[in-house]
Amino acid sequence: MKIRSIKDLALQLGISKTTVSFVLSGQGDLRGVSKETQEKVLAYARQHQFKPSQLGRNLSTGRSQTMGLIVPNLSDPFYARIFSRISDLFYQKGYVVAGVSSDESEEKERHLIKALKQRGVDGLLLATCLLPGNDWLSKFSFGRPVVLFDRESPGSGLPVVAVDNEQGAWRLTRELIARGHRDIALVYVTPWLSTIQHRINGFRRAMREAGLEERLDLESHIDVRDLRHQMHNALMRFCNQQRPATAVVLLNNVLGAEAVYCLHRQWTLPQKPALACFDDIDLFDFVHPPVISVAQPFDDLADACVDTMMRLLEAKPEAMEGTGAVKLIETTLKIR
Amino acid sequence: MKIRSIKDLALQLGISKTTVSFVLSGQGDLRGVSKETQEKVLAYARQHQFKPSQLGRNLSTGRSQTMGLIVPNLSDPFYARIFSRISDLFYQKGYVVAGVSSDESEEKERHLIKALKQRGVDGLLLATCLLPGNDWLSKFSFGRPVVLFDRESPGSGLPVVAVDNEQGAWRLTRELIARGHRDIALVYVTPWLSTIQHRINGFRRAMREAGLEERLDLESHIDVRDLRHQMHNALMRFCNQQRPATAVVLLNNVLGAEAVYCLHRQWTLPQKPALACFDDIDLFDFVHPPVISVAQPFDDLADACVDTMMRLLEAKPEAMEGTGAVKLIETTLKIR
DNA sequence: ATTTGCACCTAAACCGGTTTAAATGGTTGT
DNA sequence: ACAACCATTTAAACCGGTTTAGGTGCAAAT
Repeated sequence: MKIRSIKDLALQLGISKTTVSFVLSGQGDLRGVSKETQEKVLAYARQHQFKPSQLGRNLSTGRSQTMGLIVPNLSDPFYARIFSRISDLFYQKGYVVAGVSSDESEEKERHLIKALKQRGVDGLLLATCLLPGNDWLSKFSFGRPVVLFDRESPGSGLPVVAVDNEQGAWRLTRELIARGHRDIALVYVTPWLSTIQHRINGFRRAMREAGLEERLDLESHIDVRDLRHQMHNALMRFCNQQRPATAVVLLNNVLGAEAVYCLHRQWTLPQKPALACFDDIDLFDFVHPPVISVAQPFDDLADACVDTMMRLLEAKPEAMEGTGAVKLIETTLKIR
Repeated sequence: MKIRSIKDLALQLGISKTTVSFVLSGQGDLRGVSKETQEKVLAYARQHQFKPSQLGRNLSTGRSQTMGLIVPNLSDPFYARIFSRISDLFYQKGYVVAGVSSDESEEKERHLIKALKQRGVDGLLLATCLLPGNDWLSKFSFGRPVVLFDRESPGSGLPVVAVDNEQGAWRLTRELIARGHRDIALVYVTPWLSTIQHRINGFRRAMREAGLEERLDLESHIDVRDLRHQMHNALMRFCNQQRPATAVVLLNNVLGAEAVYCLHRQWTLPQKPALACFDDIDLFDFVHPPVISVAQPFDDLADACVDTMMRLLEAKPEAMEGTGAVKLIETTLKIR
């Protein structure tokens, strides 16, 4: 006879469903089931390769041993790495990660959050792409621990694990200044993201602290959809000022790669500016002169996420102190 | 009063649980619930933001609207892209993907397969890292449709969606031959993977068809764990033969990147061999002379996976014909 | 001989849905 | 007036676990 449920097993062994459940859920000793009975149950289960259905368990315990994870873009190696690490860590703790990409769509993100809630995930790790003005998240009650990572959502009151973007950009800029650069240009995208905002702030602080004036003619906000074209224009513009830029700060890996590409393949001017990039990618190993970069600590970030989540899971629902706190992870300056 | 279940809702509305269930599961018309009642239920549910628990539904229907997806390595952009696409497509069909990386560990893969089965996923998409000799997979009965992709598992009898690796490598090699290369070297890793095997076969066929002899002194099997070092040695060896290699075929993106790196940064010999790589990566945009490559059709592969899975899901369990078939997706030769 | 205590086991309720089989009540046909 | 029929609704069983509250039976204590 095929064993499909705990009931089947109990029937075959001539004992009660309850006892079998106790044993199979690891509460055997706790509930005072005799060693003998426990062994009998375990042996029979093993022999028939029977594993209790997680679905039944989900329903009665209200927990699913599944973690929700939403990233804005899985094709971005940054998020891919984080995803990979987070899901590995949870795997080690007996969770399976239900991970999805919102593809930078607010609507999709909302839909996914609802879908994951409905599926009863035990918690949600979220790198949100909701715009700052959007308070949907603060109103929506997930009913389970939620940890934001990478990107903050001001006013949501949720705990956040993020890279210290401000300090990273500050370090990067300071390094350029230390090398004698005075005319430093800045290129950024999606300035509504908290990450980018902080990086911009870090850049400005470094400039200010060095007594360098802010020059709007050396700043460019680029639209990713027209990346190639706009990057080229921006770089050309920077170099055609009366006091041309001698260095350019790129605020993420996409911009960094594109700038390298642009200088490498399409560049016509004799003088190439130095590049400094927030994010470190393999590509930088291949180009001259070397790109200065700050590397985001993928693994530390992932570890902190998992750590924070586990803490919330173990905490009593009422003892959610520490909620809303921002945990910052340090970057490392990388000089080639 | 907070509405937590269908029962609560029914109670409030003074109608039966059954009727509410019919309406909320979209069977209202089918089961002949009056328009009036349907509207009443829907309005009330909307007003209280009530969505029936997926967990309860899972248990009673035996389906979870969740797809299992296992890839060997999420940090590999190839798998990251596929993952992203597959999960997007399923999202559009109302599924959530529970996706995990086996990190090239057979043990972890087995564990994950079991874990996903226990969680009652409706199907499994699997890029297996089980070694060919390993028949665990064929013995294990998942109980739900399983579709292998990218990597085959001979003898498993499971349907496979894969890139036409043989043809891709053949094209790549033929292109080199057409350009006049006669002394073509080959570098590969993990030759136990079906993908690599096919690529090796494709390479050899192209050589044979061109009447070129196989030269074992121009072949190298590299261990990824010692990539940098071994790649350098291999390339040096190829170029130090009495008839040195004028071109090198690299059988995947990792090898391609490393070869580029090696020639670019550490190369001391005057003559650089041409490179041809199976897999196309952005890096190739940056190097001279251009790398010839075949691009893997990420999206087509993902589409075919989802398509195959949906077919299996809709098929009657007994009508699983077509099982074990291999669907091949064509590569595109990319010349820069 | 009754009580107490302990070790071990179990009936039944519960989690939140779906589904089967049957009931309800009103209209129509004869 | 009665059966047949239809549209609509529902009680109860079921999915596969967990958990509560209580039952055994046996030995030691009173």
